[in-house]
Amino acid sequence: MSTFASVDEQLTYLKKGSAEIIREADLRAKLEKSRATGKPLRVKLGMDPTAPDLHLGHTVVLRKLKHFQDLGHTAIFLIGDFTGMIGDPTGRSATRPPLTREQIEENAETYKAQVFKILDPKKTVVDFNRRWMGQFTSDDFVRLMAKYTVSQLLEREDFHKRFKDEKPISVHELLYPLVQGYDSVALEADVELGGTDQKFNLLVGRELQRAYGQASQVVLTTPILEGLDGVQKMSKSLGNAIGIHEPPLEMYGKIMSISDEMMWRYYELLTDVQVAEIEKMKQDFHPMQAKKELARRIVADFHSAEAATKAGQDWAKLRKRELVAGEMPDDIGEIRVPYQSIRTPDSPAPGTDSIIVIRLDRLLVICGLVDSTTDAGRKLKARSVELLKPDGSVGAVYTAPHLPITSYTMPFKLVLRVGKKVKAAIIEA
RNA sequence: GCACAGGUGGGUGAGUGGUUAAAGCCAACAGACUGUAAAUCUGUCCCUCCUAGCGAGGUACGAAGGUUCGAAUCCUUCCCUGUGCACCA
Repeated sequence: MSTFASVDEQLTYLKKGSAEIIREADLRAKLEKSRATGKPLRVKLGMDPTAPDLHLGHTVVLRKLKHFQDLGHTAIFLIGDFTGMIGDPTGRSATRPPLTREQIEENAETYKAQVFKILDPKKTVVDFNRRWMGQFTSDDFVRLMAKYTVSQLLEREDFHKRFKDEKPISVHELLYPLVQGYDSVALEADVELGGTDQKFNLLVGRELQRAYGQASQVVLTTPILEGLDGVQKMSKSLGNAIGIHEPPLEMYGKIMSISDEMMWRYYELLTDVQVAEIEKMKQDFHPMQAKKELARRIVADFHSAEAATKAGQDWAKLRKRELVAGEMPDDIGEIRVPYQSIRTPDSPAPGTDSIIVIRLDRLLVICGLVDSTTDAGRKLKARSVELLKPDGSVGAVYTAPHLPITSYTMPFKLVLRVGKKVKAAIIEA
């Protein structure tokens, strides 16, 4: 039906931003066959509904799936609601507690909405592996397990290491790769995508397909994106992630905080800028200029061009500390705080004209700018807390936990900054 | 089941009765510097309270008890992990 681009063009397009293709010759063959028969390839990408919030790291492989989709192939987004109960042991050198069924179902829903920020909902097949795994009998399981050996499973680096280091490996973790591999059998996948950390699991899919009499899928892995620290993989639990749902300013700010080196990697993996163009930018652009452009592009992808521009302006103002009331960024995060919860005992009732005194330390905790009141005390002493021009007056550093303010009519707004974080608090009666 | 080895703050890893809220390192956070970053330097890095002080309390070294004036450090039981042996009627 659909007219595919030439095989060479497709290959070039797909190879960009991918880490490894096993095997490239097979992929070529499949593409050729697909082109000849007009039958699109079935491209599988499975994700565990373990993390309900996607971040930019996840989008690398999603973008790759999108590329296949753009070429006219069938994108199958598989939600591992069954495998989620196992919990992929990847990367962790410790046993991970399985998710409950409720958590999984909840996460799966929010997932779909998020991946469609990248994939075309109309062209994407969404499936759940509980559809077939839920009907697996004990007999089926034994048969499946008979197709693989323990030493094959122990080839996996993570298992191998844990085994060698005498760290625990639960049996159900061993099952994970098998089930994931079986998904490919059930879906008759032609290609499976995943991060490089998934390589082993993806290869199991190849073996199992063969064992079940199918043609082995092509495995295409994408690099694991490093997080804000530029060292560890991006992960919410490591606290170095940029969530795709994050407000523009926050997203923009985080991107601006990555290292120059990382910036180019982000360009490569998170934008459609061509390699040659990137090389040119390295020559022509000041790093900061290039980084601003990167931030603008990414924010625009997940929000809008306008939002990206505004985020850029707000960010610059915030940096220069030139913010004044009235032109606060919309999304710095406002939080309503009842006066009662932060007033000092002898501070007058709300609405009076006298000076009120509020507990700055508690306010900081409520705003999430610090971890605890103890922490607030430390930050205050370290001169890290700044009150940004709440009414047009000059922003100032505060060191005392009590903040006297000329009474405003409630509610009134205070904008606080601690380090990179800024928050607006609406104090109300 | 038996034997042995282990379980310390976000991570490593010291500490084997007493200035130990617990060394050192890493990470993290804040400040200076800067191009935003990196690098470097400085400070901080359990919680709560206030009169905000090199203040006062409270928690903390797998869990619960116990011995001590005093325990992360000694004893008991339990839980967890690993290894070896055994079991596999």
